[in-house]
Amino acid sequence: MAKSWEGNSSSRSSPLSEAQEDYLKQVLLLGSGGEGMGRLQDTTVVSTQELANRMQVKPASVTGMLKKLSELGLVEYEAYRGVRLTEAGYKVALEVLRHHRLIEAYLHQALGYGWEEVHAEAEKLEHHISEAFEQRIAQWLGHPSHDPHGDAIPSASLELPQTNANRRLSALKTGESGMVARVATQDQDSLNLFAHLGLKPSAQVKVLEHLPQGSRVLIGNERYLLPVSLAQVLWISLEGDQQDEKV
Amino acid sequence: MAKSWEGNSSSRSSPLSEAQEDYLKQVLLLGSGGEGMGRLQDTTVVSTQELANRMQVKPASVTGMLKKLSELGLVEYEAYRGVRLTEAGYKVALEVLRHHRLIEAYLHQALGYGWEEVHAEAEKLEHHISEAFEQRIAQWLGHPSHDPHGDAIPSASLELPQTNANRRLSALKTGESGMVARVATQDQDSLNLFAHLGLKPSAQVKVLEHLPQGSRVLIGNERYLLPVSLAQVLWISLEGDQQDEKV
DNA sequence: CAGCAGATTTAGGACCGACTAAACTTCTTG
DNA sequence: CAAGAAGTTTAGTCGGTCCTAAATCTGCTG
Repeated sequence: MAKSWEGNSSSRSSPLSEAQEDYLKQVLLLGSGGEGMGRLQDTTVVSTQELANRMQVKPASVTGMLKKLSELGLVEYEAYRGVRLTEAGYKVALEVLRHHRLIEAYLHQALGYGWEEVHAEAEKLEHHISEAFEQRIAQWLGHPSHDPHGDAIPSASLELPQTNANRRLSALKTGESGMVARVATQDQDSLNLFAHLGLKPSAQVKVLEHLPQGSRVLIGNERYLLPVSLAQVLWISLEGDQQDEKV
Repeated sequence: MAKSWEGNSSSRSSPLSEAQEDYLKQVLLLGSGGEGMGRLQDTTVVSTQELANRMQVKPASVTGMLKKLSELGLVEYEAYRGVRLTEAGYKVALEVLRHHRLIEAYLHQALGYGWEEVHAEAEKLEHHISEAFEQRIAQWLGHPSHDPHGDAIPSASLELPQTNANRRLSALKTGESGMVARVATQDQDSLNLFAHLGLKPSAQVKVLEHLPQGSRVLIGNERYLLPVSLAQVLWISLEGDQQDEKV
């Protein structure tokens, strides 16, 4: 009976609280998925401060939660040195992420939400749906690989689909053009702005020039100056930069 | 500045907690809507004990919550004498009920849940959806007046549609038959059983005889003995007992 | 390598909603 | 109308998640 109850990753006795799930999700997002995306299996350590900013909470609160999560075996936490997900914690985080992104996709496709509106609603619902609900909407959607923002949706078995390696708009060279692959911000006002400009996944853009304040871009027939902070969260897949895995 | 911030019923400053909403809903359900249904505007007082049973909580916990709700002006509470919703509390309760029943209807019609499965999922979701979500699913459903159990859904303006006055199966006379109008239990096992027998809203039934242990009924070509406890939660609208308001 | 700024943790509370145990009402009934 | 019994409230705890204020650590700079 003294076999292996420690790494009993799957059969969590008491379900995690909403707050706990949120912390784990943010550790995942900040740790790796955060900006670079794609290949995870985190090695990156996340700081108390980063977490505090994301969670809109004081650093002291983060410390407390990290201790608890550490006791639960969901994170590796070393005082003053930051935190990292364990295998078990990684699974939980991916599960939450799957819920979030499936819900976003569902709200958009089944209920007609604008792609920029879905985030807030999904944020609330992600912790309250059953596995049955997850399965039904996944099926209704045809098991999509990406949500309306272009973020990869972990599969039912919690694998993250390979995302086309692409570049931030701010990193494109002058004259380069491509397709918006991902809009990586959760800020509602930024999303509204992108939506207004038609800068959603699959939209075409061309970089006209880079300036200190931002990048001048061409969308359709309109030209805009996109501030750096916005240009950085727009991931572009380049023309003829087909990374298709099997062709 | 000393105007009227007290009965500020609508613009609740801090949103109510999930628990608070649940208590209000249960006061409504037990107080009137509970069994009789229909005409509400409660006069009925609900006891601490009843609430404790429904909420799966100890009576002492109920007392504590009732005090809080009373301070918030959502219930009238008098120690040892029970509790009743105020106008403001009634509104909140109806709003929660509307969410619950719309969600049930949506899960059933849009996502293919069995009518007996929807309750549990709705119970969790009802507190976490936005008004936008409510509106979208109500619209998708075509603003239904009843949920899959036959319970009336409060309208957007929180009016409860008039329900056909009908009788419990246990109160039918021998030989009478009619249509199941409402299956008024939240017990999952009972629901499963009803679902298995095809005893869902709109199903036809005939009472063959009443016995001490229950009622013998005819459903399709099958005969069953329905225990009293089950026969009591089945509301039947009688043949030729058309109460249609306008015809 | 001392000292300092910034990041982090500790200590001590607050609030919520549950619990137990004990005290208190109210109702019923001889 | 005086018990009891049943129902209810009070008092004191607890775990969860947040907070502020005050220590403490880390890493950099001069």
